[in-house]
Amino acid sequence: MLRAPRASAPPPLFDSPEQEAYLQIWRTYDRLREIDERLFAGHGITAQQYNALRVLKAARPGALSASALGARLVSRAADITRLLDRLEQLGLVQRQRNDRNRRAVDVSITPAGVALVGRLAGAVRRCGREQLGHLDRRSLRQLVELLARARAPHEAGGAAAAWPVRTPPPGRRPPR
Amino acid sequence: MLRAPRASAPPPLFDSPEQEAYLQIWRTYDRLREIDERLFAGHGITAQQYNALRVLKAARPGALSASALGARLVSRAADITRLLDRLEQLGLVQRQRNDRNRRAVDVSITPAGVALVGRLAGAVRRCGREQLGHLDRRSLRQLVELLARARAPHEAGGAAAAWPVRTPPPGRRPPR
DNA sequence: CAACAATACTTGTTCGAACGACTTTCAGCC
DNA sequence: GGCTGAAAGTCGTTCGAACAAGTATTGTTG
Repeated sequence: MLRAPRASAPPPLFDSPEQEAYLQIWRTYDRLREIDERLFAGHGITAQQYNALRVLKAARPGALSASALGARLVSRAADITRLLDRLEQLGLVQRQRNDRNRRAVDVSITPAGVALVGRLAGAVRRCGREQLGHLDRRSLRQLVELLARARAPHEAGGAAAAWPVRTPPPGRRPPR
Repeated sequence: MLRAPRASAPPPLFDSPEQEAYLQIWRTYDRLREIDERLFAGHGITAQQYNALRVLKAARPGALSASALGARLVSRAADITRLLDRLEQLGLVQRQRNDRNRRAVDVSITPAGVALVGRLAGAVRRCGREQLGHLDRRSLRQLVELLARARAPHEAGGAAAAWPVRTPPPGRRPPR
C-alpha cells in the first residue's frame, strides 16, 4: 500500500535503488579520477594513455594489434588510432604493419615508454593509496567482487570472458 | 616469504589492490554508462544534461544559481556555462540574473524541460533495471555503502557534507 | 577466379570537457 | 567612500571522445 505523500516531504533524490547505485558508481569514479588524472597530466599523458602503456608493457617483448590493445583497455576506446597517434608522437610506442596480415598493425612499447611507466610506478602506487588506501583489504575485495557482479551481464562475452582480459602467454604462436 | 617467480608466470594485471579496485570502478562505470548514454542520445541530450534537469526539476518551483547546480551534479562540471547554453538553446531551462546578487544567475527548468524528464521517466527506470536489475536489494545497498566509504575522504566538505547534496527545502522563500 | 562481404584501420567532422584569462559585481576594510 | 580581494559567470582555445564514412587487405563462395 502506498503511503500518502505529505505536503512538504523532501523529494526523493533517486528514482530507484538501481539508479542510486549507478549514480554512486559514477560519482565515485569521478572523484577518484580527479586524483590520478592530476598525476598523469603532470607528465603529459592521460589516464587512458597510461593504461595503454601498462598493457603494452605487460605484453613485452611481444606486440599487440591495435584492436587487441583496445579490447584490453579499461574504457572502451572507440578511437585507438588517434590514441596511438599521440603516443607515437611522444615516442612512447611504435607501430609496424603486420606482414602476415597487412591490414593489421602491431603496436609495441618503446624503451622510452617503458622508462616512463617505470618513472611513474612509485607515484602511481602512492596515488592508489591516496585514492583508496583508507579501505581495508576485506572491503576492497568485497567492492571488487560486487562491481564484477554488477557489470557481468554487460561484458562482451558474458561472465566467461569478462574483463580484464589476460594477455596471451608470451610463448604465443603468432597467427598464421 | 616470497615465492620465487616461475619463468613464465603471468605478469600481475594490477599493481596493487587499490589500483585494482579503482580500475574496476572505472570499468564498471564505463560499461553501465554505455547503456544510459544510448538512451539519452536518442533524445538529443547527454547523461550529464539529464542530471542537471533532474536536479532542477527537484528544485521546482525555485531556481538554483549556476554554481549551486554544479555542486549537485554527479560529475564535477567545470563548465556549467556551456552546459546551460545548450540546455537553454533546447528550451529546457531558462536563465535570469539574480537581482539581489547581480553576479549570480538563477537557473530554472522550463515546462518543456519538465515534460522531457516526464517523457523519459519510464525509459530511465527501465534503463536502471537493465543496468543493475540483476542485483538484489541487499547487494545494491552494500555496493552503495562501500562506494560512499570509498570516496568519503575525497568529497569536498569531508564526510559531513558528502554528495548527494539535498536541495534546500521546498518552503524556501524565493529570492527577491 | 571474379565478386562480394568481412576485417582492420584511418580520416573527417562534430561535440563536449578542461584549463585559463577576462568581466562584472559584491563584501570587507582602513 | 574609494581600494582590494573574492565571488560568479562568461569566453577563447585546445584536446580528446564519438560517430560516420572511406581505404586497403583478406577470406569466401558460386
